[in-house]
Amino acid sequence: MDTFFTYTPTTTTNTSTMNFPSTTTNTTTAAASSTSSMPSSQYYFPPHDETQTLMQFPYAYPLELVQAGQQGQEFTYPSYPFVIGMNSSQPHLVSDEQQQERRLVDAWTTKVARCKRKMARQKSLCLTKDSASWASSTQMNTQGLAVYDAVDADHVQNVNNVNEDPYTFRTPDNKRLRFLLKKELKNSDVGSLGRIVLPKREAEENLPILSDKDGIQIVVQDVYSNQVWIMKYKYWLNNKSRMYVLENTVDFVKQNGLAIGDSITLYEDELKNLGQYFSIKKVEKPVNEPLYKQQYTNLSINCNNFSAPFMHESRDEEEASLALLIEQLRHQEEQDANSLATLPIGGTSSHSRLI
DNA sequence: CAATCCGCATGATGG
DNA sequence: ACCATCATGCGGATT
Repeated sequence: MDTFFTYTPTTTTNTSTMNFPSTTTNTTTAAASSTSSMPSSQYYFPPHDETQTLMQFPYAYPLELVQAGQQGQEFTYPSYPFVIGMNSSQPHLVSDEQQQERRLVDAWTTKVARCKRKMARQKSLCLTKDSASWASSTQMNTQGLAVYDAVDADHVQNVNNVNEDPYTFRTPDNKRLRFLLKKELKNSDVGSLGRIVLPKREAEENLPILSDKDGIQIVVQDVYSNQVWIMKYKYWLNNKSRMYVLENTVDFVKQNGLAIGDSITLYEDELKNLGQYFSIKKVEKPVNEPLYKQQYTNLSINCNNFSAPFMHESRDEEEASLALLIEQLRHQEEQDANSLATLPIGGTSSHSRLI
């Protein structure tokens, strides 16, 4: 088992690369009670794998779960696949306040739930899509982009019961989101053209009805951070039909390191006038590329682009922290290589990381 | 005038 | 064979 570190607030508040949820008031009390007997500061921060950027909100796993599990056992809490003893880098302890925030031990937590979602995902291949319409929303900026695989299963499960609450996806700060559509990115989606073609039927059923070819502007926010992008949702004429596209996606693709095979998913929130969210599901990267190199790629963002108010760290500070981080990652990778070589289990350490 | 953007056309694919 | 979808090509417009 990895060692644990004391959480030091100043080390995280001074960096914009740790975008924690802005609110702590909506924590799930039922979930909290299930872990209330745990000692203070006994949360385990899973390390980041090759597709995880440190800019994203890092989940904490209840230490109780981690210590009770066997090496090689798989967790999902609430959305990060995590295998004991198979992840690299160091865990961290969190403050009491952050513990409270992370006591969201809901259905995502257990392996049972994970298996359930896998089964539902497989069922999705032969199910028709949700007929719930976006049309009830009149606000143009109420949907979010997200890239989150597991929520698809919940979306599909709701197909069987239209009366069921469609807002099944919970963000770390407990916002409730509804799945709208998912797109696996192609070469032309991640190229320099800065546009992403959306699936027509899902777009027409779940996104706002476009009255003209100019389309509408939308603002999307990362489910797990506060980072936002401004895009345009519009259509092109194609024969007698339409092609629906998202435009101004260059920065979105670059900063998230999106590549062919990655996926994005659109969400809306239940209030329909507040939330713009997204997160990312990335495909597995080749293991031969050094970890620190992959993470550096993700962290090399262009700060000249749209910058939200919460991102107040200067570029120099960020680059300095990046350099330090790279060095730490390089050192950690060496350690991991040594420790992984001695693991008794033969499972794979590769996971699709949900950002 | 070159680079980029924009929007339609075209072809591959699958039902 | 026909049709719908969609990835991408490509030419005109704009910067």
